[in-house]
Amino acid sequence: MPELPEVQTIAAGLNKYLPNLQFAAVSCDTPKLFPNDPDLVNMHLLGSQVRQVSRRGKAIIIDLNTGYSLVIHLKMTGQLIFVSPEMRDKIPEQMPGRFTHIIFAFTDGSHLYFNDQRKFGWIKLMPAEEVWELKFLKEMGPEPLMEAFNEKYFAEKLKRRQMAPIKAVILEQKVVAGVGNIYADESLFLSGILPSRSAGSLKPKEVKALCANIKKVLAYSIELGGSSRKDYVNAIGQKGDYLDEAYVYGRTGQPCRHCDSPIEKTKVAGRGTHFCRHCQK
DNA sequence: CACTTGACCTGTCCGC
DNA sequence: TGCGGACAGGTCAAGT
Repeated sequence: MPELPEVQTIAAGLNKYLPNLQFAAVSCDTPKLFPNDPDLVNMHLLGSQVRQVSRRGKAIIIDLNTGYSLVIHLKMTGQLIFVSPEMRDKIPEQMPGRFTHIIFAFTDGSHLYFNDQRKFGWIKLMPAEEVWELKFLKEMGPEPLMEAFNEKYFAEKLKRRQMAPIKAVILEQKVVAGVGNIYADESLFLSGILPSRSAGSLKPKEVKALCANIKKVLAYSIELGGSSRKDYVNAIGQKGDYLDEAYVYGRTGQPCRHCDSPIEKTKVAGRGTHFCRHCQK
């Protein structure tokens, strides 16, 4: 489900509601989604209070006042939905729902639901200082909206990935954090580059444009609250609007917004890939 | 090392 | 209406 703009929206939403709430109980019907030692959970999660909620790439991190943190990855279909007693009659769907697998209860009567249709996601409890030792976080590339992700860095990375399709390279979290299938297609469209082009074939001007357009499309989607294909909702269950504005993603057969040619769909790097043959070379 | 493919799960959608 | 197959926003392990 979620790429950077969606995870950003969820983390920001949670950060509005969770700080200072105290964990009262946790239940889970699918242990692999919450692979934590019950003793650790009792000692460091239950009774603890939330300090803050943040994001790195597509991971969500909830820091606790016990020096422990919850690290969360939603993968394809994960959702995190917060429901307070006052909100309960206003939420779009009944919670817990059909796909709710983990429930956190807080002492004030509110709840945080982890839903995941495909059960790929997970939540790990660990000491805060170990979070950044997690392999995937340690190796993660720069945040695309920060200055560290710039033309020079990007060109340098691409040098080592001459043969791979450019789309495969920007999907790689070690190269740049947070880009997924939707924003890969969108940023390549805005840059006029076919997703199947080898990374090594990009001219300096194209590298520069792609770097800028990754930033642009992610920032714009954050403004619109992210993309909702089917599963994505924010921390209080609302959908995002980016896909109403999308250039190519999910628009197979519809006219290109720039030239009216039909948007085509193929497979690149094993993923469904949308592009305009006329606007992208 | 660079790159590709399959696996993880389950639901939905499309074509016959 | 029913059924099989393809596909789905992410990542990792194992393969070439």
